[in-house]
Amino acid sequence: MSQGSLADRLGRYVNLVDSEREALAALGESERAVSRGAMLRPEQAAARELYIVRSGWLYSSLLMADGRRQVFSLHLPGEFAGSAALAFERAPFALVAVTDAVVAVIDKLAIRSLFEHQPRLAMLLAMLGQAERVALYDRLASIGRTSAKARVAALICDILHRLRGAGESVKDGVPMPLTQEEIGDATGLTAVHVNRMMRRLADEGLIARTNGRIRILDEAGLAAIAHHVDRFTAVDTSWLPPPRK
Amino acid sequence: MSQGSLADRLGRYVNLVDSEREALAALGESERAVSRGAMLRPEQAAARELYIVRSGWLYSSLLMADGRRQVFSLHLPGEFAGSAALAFERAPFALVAVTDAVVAVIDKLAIRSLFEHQPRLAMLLAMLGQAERVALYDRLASIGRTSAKARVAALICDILHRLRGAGESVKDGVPMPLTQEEIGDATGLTAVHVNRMMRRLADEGLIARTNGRIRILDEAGLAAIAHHVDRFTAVDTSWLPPPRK
DNA sequence: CGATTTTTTGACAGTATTCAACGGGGGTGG
DNA sequence: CCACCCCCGTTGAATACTGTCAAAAAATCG
Repeated sequence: MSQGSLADRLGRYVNLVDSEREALAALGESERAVSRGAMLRPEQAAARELYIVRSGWLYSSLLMADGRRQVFSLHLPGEFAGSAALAFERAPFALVAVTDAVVAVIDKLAIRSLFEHQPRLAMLLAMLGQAERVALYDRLASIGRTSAKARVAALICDILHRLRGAGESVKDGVPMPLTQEEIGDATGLTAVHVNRMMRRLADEGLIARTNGRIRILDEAGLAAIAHHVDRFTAVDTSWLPPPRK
Repeated sequence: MSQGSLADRLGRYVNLVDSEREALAALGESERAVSRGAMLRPEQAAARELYIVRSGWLYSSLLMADGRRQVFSLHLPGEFAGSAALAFERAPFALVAVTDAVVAVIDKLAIRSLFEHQPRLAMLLAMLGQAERVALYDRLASIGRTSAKARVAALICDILHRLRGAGESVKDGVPMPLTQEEIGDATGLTAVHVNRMMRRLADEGLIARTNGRIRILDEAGLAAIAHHVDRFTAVDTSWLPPPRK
């Protein structure tokens, strides 16, 4: 079982039985490297596969007709990317590498075989998809209903929680490889205004910025400004069907 | 097969075989009526079931700490509502009836049995979940990256397309049971500003408003203002596994 | 080290919100 | 049946917030 495989990803939520491990091992994942700024998959590209991030960061985004761009979600190490491929023939958005990155490539047909032979894993996959949707709801509420300062704070809080949840040390802050322009695309702001808001968060003693990292000086204060709701996001795996032997 | 059942919903995408029909019929859906303004399921309520709208409109929303509200999605007749229940023990948002409504109630355990015995239907369900996620992406881009006028126009376009897709006649316009305050909650605007934008759309000859309905006078113009992308949203059912007999 | 990108700052314009007031319509209770 | 009231829609004026434009400093890349 290689690091950052589908087995890893699913094994984080349930204890896999041998037959499930074998089924996952048989899927034949491959690996692909993407360099910073490159597109792993452009919008409208054929969507025959989905990905799990092994290292580096990616984001999914859409370029609008007037040249504006919206970044939908960040994909940090250990997370899925491009799972909308499951439903569509062509990718509805682009996948771009924030930093040099490596992803595990999973063929859609492999997912189909999981649905056919491993109902427990298939259902877990469906659940994770729903969980991602709920995360989007929080983004929507942040962008639709809070101030610029709150949105920037919320993005930082989100990254902090996800890295911590993945077991990464955030003692000396979180990395911030996104440019302020990209942060703007993710929060629905202009790069200039992102700059002002970050400066203000720093002036108010909530964060400190040092070459490519953000140290969180007052996590509670930052969460309050962000209107961050620490919803109980753990997916409920208690009622999954039994594993198939 | 009652109107607006799960079999109806799934049958819109694939031709169900007999065994699948039987399996769906055995799920034992019940029905529930909700009156205008009532909550079908409050935030944090136990999430043991999901719904299909039979008649009327619902929306899912979240109330923030400062009293502001964000409406995430409308649920029109024939659509799912509350499917996030699949992943969580408690509802991450509230389900509220816009008009008097009737929903089909589907127990989560029924969904589990689909995953165990009807892999094709389970996978279709997962696909529909992904499709809803992509619809959210478009909402996010609209709210994050377009003007107030565009957002209101986009909401109207969205409703128009969905009703038309459901086979409803939109010749003399679409119903608009949402208050301007609710439209604001859905678009991230204040009720006052929604009013101004609707007035402007009317003044510019794009729409006409008559007691509870909106007639679309210039659909192409409205779509242009909304930055509406008529993405090819049809889910790709071509590679689903074969039905289980 | 030179070129390019990113960050930073200021001044100004434009957009959306807030506050306030008024009219209309539908439902409720007398 | 009518009066009342509350909610909703509408409008104006003042304010606050965010975007735009421009330019320079700092950082990064090759």
